[in-house]
Amino acid sequence: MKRYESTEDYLEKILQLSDIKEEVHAVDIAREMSFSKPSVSEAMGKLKDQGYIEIGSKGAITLTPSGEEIAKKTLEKHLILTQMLRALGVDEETAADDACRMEHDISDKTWEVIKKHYEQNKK
Amino acid sequence: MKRYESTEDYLEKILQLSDIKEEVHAVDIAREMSFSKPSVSEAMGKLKDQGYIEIGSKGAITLTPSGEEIAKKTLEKHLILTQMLRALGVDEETAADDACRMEHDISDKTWEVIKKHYEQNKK
DNA sequence: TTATGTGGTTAGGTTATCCTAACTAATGAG
DNA sequence: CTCATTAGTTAGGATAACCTAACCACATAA
Repeated sequence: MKRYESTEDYLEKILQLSDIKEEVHAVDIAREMSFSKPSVSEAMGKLKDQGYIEIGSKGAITLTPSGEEIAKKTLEKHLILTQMLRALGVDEETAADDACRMEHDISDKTWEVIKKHYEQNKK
Repeated sequence: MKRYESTEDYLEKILQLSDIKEEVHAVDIAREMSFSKPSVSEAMGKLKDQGYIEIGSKGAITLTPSGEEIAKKTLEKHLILTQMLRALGVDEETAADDACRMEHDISDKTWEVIKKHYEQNKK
């Protein structure tokens, strides 16, 4: 089944938040991403149905292994793409914005190649 | 106003078709893009309302200057991105597929930088 | 205890893109 | 002339991802 942009963005954000906060709640995501509470609530329901997250009785959100895998891969793409664009001379903000959109478009096959290339060039 | 992926894809396809065919019709686009006729018909109505195309009395579709500008820019992105991925070692089909998605997400600012970089590396 | 704020859900709505089924209008074959 | 094919439209529907308004359940402060 196809995965959607918003799925990856939400999972990535949950991963980022769980690094800074003890517990991640739907409101935190809504605030961070500038979405309404109901939008996030609905999205979390779907992520849960798909087995990417678990929601505790008090609303604490945690990534399942499959969710974490997607989150990590997406975040990695985001960071590396941003750095690559920065290296080419794109300004910080534009680089991050473009990377955030491009990260969803790159197939695993292509990603492996880009990543290898990036790692070699870093040395 | 924001421009959408589908807009760029349709305009790009119209440009490509007008290079091979005398006249471009909605059915041609439907066949090429594997969309239903009504989908294309509706989309063409919107492109026309937005001033990107004109539709002759017998259904011949032509790009307006503003439509052609977008089409050319999108096609250029598509071709260059594909070649860049190919150069990195990505196979033909994957490169084209990924380029087709990425082409919509790259800002003008970033595009200028990538393009310049590409042109320099070509020499 | 009452009022306030916080986290979350429910109900209903919008927009962009796609779809199928069924229609009209024009054309060309027999 | 009639029938089939082709191009295009109309009507109605689906889905993803957003939204606002209004609600409920708590907890806490005055």
